[in-house]
Amino acid sequence: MMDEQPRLMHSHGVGMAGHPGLAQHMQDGTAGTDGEGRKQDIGDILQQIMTITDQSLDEAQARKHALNCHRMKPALFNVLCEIKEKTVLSIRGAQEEEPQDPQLMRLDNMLLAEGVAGPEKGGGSAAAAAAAAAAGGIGADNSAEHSDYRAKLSQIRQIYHTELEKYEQLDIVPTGGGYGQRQNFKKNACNEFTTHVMNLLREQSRTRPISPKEIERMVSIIHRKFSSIQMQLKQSTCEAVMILRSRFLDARRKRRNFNKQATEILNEYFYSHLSNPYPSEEAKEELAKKCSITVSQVSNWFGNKRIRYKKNIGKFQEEANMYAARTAVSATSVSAQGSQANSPSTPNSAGGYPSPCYQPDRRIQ
DNA sequence: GGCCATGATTTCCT
DNA sequence: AGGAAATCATGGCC
Repeated sequence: MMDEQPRLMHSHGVGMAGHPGLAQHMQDGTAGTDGEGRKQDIGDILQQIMTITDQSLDEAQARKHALNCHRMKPALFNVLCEIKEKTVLSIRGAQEEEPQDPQLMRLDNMLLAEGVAGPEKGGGSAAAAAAAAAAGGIGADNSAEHSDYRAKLSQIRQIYHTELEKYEQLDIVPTGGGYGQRQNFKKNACNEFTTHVMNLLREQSRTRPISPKEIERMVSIIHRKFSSIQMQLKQSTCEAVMILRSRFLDARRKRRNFNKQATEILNEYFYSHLSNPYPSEEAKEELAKKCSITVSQVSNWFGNKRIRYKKNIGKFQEEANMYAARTAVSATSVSAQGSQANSPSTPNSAGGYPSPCYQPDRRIQ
């Protein structure tokens, strides 16, 4: 962006010797006598301008000063103004407002949904939990992996915010003659750079014509540039979140056996409800609580258990008998429990495995 | 390293 | 929406 200026100088500057306006200016001075000398002067000046960037800083400074004091400077300045006026029109055309980028909105929405953008911690992690739950259907209450996920997410969040702040642009409008509220600017890369460029342009405006409008334009160019940096930041943050998320999902896929106690509780329920091993939502919740696992894990377990039991009843016979005996014992100790039509006492009985009570009702054919 | 048990996921069905 | 069945992927044992 910054190289636009020199380029502008270049393309117009080279042709300048032949510029009609320049010729006119050249004749404005003393009658044609030393026209040759002036041409020479102009050539010198242009040459000097063109090569000023090759100089060391001090040299360039000195040369700038010299040029400023050159007798042809006002003329040159006028020419520059003229050229400016002509080109500015074409520049205007290219300056239409770009519509709010839908891509950017998408990124913003996603970051918001993931709890990276938006309000502080509380809302953030809640959103994260919601997102995770939505992604996996797992209760939000779960365990080490989940908190690990949240920790990583908040790390991303923090980095995102510190980075974002650097490139954030508070609306700095160069008011009137000055850009006075400098002390109010948040100190960040964008604003510092903007201020720097504005100062530079102001200073340059002594040598070449720069309207406030142009400074504004430059500022908006810079802002656009910084916006695109922000966009990149948002994009890579999104990517990071996605990666984290998929890792989290993978981690969840890693199976860990339930502890013995949980398995016993589940088996106990299963075999004592063999006739209808479909715990209600409430029963699932209770089991989940007792086993300190989630409701969907309970559902998974019963799903797996039913199908595997059905597939190979023989294999589970021993297990069935064991739990049946157990519940039988507890049932007798409570005595007055026979009320239920078909659960606790019946399952085991005499060796018959399809467990008399496991009626193939429901969907099990 | 193969093998089975087992929790999780996917697909299809009702 | 919830379940059956198939499938995936890992834990853990030999």
